[in-house]
Amino acid sequence: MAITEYFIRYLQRRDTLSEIDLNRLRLLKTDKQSFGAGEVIVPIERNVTRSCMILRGMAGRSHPLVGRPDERVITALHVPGDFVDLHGFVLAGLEHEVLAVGPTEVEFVDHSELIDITENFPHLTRLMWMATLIDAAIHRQWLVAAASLRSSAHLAHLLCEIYIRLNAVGAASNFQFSLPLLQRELADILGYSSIHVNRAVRDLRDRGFVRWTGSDITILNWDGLARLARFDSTYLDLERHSR
Amino acid sequence: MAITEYFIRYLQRRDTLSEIDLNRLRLLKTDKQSFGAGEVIVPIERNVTRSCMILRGMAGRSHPLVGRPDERVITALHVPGDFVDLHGFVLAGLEHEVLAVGPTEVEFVDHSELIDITENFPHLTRLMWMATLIDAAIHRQWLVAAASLRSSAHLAHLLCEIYIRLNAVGAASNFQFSLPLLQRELADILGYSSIHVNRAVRDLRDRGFVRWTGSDITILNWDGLARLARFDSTYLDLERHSR
DNA sequence: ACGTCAACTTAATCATTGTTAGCGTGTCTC
DNA sequence: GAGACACGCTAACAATGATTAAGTTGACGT
Repeated sequence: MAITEYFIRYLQRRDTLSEIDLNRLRLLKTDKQSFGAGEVIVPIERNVTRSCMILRGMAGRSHPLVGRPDERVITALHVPGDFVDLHGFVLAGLEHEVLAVGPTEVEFVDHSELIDITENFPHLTRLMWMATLIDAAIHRQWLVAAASLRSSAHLAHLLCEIYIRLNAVGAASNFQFSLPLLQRELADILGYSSIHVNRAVRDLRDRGFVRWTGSDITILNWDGLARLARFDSTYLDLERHSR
Repeated sequence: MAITEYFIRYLQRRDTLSEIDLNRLRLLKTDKQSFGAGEVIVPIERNVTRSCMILRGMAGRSHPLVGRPDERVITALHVPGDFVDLHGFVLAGLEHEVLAVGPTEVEFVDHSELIDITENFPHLTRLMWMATLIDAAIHRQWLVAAASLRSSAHLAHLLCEIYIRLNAVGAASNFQFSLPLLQRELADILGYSSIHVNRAVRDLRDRGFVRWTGSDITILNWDGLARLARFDSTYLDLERHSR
């Protein structure tokens, strides 16, 4: 129930929901489950039969490297309200796994429910499709950031994005949020060594842009951080638009 | 007509199409148009009313950099059979533009047709959704490649992917294909300087992996190239699977 | 044939990032 | 409280890639 409400907020931030669609969403049967930091939420396997949304905490898509099983790359982060693996519903299988980042609660939805929605609720279907395309737009922006920003600016971009996404669903405010990622995990996201991430964190602190102790982050100078990162939230598609 | 056949081949490579779905696709009214190298196929603008598929040539998604309008990053390449900007149908707008890479022919489909499909052809809808999710999987793989491969291996990965994608729709065979990208444009894709791309090209030539003159590429040693790039085509989702 | 231009190529130097190593701190266990 | 461990932090050095500069090639027009 609660999770569905998060997803509803996610959708309503971007489009208007009819009563009929709202009711269908609220009727979704979900199966709540908790995961500890680093636990596998969605394994790499074919024929998955359910998809999940995030209720609390965060999740990441982890790609093991061929020939180097001890290394990995994290290609996406998911926050409360995200319908994480609709991919598993539409594609033959995943080429990566979804891990809990910090303690995380998710709700699973059976694919039979999603089939029902795609057969009978075309507007809702387009909205779920939209959710996956926003994820794709985020991937593209990460590619842009990786190619055009270096260390501190790259890290700054990630912080800006996460704050805006958390704030959009009401999960963060006052420029404060919790980021339960180790520096080694940030390195797997940004494509740096953890030592270099440490340098970038120090740089953002030294510039007075953030206060950052453990998982707790406060953005002290949003404008400075956003300017350094050349951050523009257009790709998050937060504008209301009928689809 | 011809283009729709390409897209049909793209879908049939991954799923079985019913007669009904096939007929609906063949009834698509399309508007063919040609573009020269570098011309804008889909501009950055809101309220686009049609989407396009590629018939011949290639297209790229180009992201202008904020504050540096002379620079850009290319986050995706599209080959014949790709339904390029379904994004424009589902999202409020694009944060990037689609450019022709070399001389390119595309066919535009009006969004009213896509609305009809999402309202009345749920299986086709899931397949179009799938097409956009394969693009997202490619984005993720590019992120993995950017984070884990350096210069020659990174370039090798791109070559492997493009060949497999062209080959999958029957647009390339015998390890030969045409890649109408300048080294400067490859640099915009890989996130390197064009000088560095040149070094990578030379390296692949020196190793005897490719013959590469102008746009014409022949892969002389697929196994060597794929091993260097740690290439695994799983993410292209070429396995047949009913959705 | 000649000039022009864009793309490709190479080399030298500089900046960014990776690697190795080591130290400090907090937490957990015994 | 001692030891082990994971994480954060820093420094010195090595590797990778960017930048600047300049030479080569081929296509094109005159």
